[in-house]
Amino acid sequence: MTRKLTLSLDAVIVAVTAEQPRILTTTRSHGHAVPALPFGPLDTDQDLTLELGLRRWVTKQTGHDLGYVEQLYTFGDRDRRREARGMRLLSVAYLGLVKEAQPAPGAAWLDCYEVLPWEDRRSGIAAVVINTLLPALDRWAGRNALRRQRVDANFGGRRPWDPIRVLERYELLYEAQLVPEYQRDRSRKPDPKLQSGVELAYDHRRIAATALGRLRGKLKYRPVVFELLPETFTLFRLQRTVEALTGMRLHKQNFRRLIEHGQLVEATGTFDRPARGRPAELFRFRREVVRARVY
Amino acid sequence: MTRKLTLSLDAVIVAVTAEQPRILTTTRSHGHAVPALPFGPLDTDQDLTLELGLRRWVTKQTGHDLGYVEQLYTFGDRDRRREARGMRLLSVAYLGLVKEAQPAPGAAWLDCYEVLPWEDRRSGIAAVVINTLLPALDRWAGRNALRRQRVDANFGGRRPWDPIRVLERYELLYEAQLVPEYQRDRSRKPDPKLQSGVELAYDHRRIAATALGRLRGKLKYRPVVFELLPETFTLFRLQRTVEALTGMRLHKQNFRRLIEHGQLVEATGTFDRPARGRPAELFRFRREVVRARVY
DNA sequence: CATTATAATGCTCACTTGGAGCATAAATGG
DNA sequence: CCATTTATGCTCCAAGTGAGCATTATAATG
Repeated sequence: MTRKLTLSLDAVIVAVTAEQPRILTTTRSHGHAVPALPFGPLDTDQDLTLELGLRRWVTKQTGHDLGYVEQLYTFGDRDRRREARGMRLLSVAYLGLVKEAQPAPGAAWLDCYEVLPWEDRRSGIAAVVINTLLPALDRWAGRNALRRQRVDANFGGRRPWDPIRVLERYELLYEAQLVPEYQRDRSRKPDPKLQSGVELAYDHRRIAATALGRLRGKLKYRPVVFELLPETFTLFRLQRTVEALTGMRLHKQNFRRLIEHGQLVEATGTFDRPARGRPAELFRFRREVVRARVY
Repeated sequence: MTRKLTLSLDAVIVAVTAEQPRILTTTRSHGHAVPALPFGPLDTDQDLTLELGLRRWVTKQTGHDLGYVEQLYTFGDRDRRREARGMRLLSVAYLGLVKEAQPAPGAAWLDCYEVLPWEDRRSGIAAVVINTLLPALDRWAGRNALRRQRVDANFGGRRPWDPIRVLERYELLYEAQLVPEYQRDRSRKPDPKLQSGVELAYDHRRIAATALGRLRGKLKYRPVVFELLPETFTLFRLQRTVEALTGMRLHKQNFRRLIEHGQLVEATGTFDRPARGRPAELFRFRREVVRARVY
């Protein structure tokens, strides 16, 4: 007899507040101490498409209306932890972007870089990388040339840091047993000294890594940042938002050059009211231009 | 009562023979006259992962061992055509690359550019585009500025041809009712004068378009071409294979420059035996280099 | 009113990348 | 030797990218 198939739609809902990318997590609806990504079922009768199903339950459960939505990946590994007997669970993960980080009942915004601390390089390489991860990776690699190269390609200083490779870095840390998930997946106790970053339930940290990597990749060739910003914004805020997502600082003048060249924004004539300093002009995203260009 | 969920693993299996990219299709196992992509079920008891499930039934049904495999997309729209009453069908589509286009029992290799003729620009813009598609798209756009821009961005000469946007182009043609699927999805008769390209069953042409776009994108930053080539090959054959996939001609000297710079191949010292002309040296893919770099 | 913090802006420079062209060498069959 | 085919070497140009220097604009603060 074959197991019954069940489907869950997992959502990585991202917002950027106070120059920090955040993801929506929930601590309800499952018996674990660690936070989990929100997920919901597909209504096989009502939901015409998977995306509509996702939008439906996200709106219902969190009160957020998703703007940009993108399918990430479908996870279907047989997995004792989440599956009941006689059941096979399939998760279709989605990335969703929302404009504001309003609090949601039963849910909480969690800083991306608490989950994946090694991904934030805006103020240099994080302390945890230098003090904990790099030495541990070095020990793990030992004399194994292949391992050394992998560490070097993902975390090393030889090749330039690639913000896209979020998932590769997470998987390397997983293999090197530097995230508690490795031991948890094997029903063992993790070494508390070596673990870094906030743990998520199930394989949700992996999904979050997939999401961040995809989002960083998209930024380069599709104007998705604007989904995370209010109607009007200063160019500097735009830059800070991009920096928050890529985890890297950008050269201001070059960023402006890029924006002007792309012709994606237009000045509104109104100005910001900062606490001090020169007021910055507010800009608006020219949605019409993109519609014609992208579709 | 909710519908029962069923899962099918759809495979776009690509090979390149005689400088033509081909996909594996089958005419068995469904009652339609048009060819379909091969698909198989997930064994919810045995298959540990979706990818292993795919590899299992592809090997069993077609005799091909898949080399490179990549998940493409999960399709879950409610769809009367493929679904029986009380059932909801989910398709997880995969891209698989194989080295040789050996004949398989019950299956046939179909030229990619018979399915998506507008995607081959190796000998200039295809006749069907100039004679049929562009005039029809022009009529469809009419005075609608948004439509005009979309046509221009995808097929027009203003912006340079982007080989990646296979799916966008297919979807534009679908909306413009220039592929028979549009009418078929609405149980109407298509206009035979306007249709171009070989039709596939269900939404399989859309899946094929997704696959080709993804493959073209991957080519640029991952050495996946080698999965389609024999153990040793001439640099010119390598170039021809890339050209076949991207649908564009490449500058020979620049291509060599790129290959040498990447250090992905090494000379074997043996040479090709061509019918006439200077023999070309055979090269080998340096798999070790990539392993360390990519993972 | 000068100072200071903040942001916007103009400009240069070096370097890399990618596209395109010109020319030549090598090898082989006829 | 010639035609054919492939391999190679080299140059040029345009566009893009990363980084730095200097200056101006604006408003709050003392």
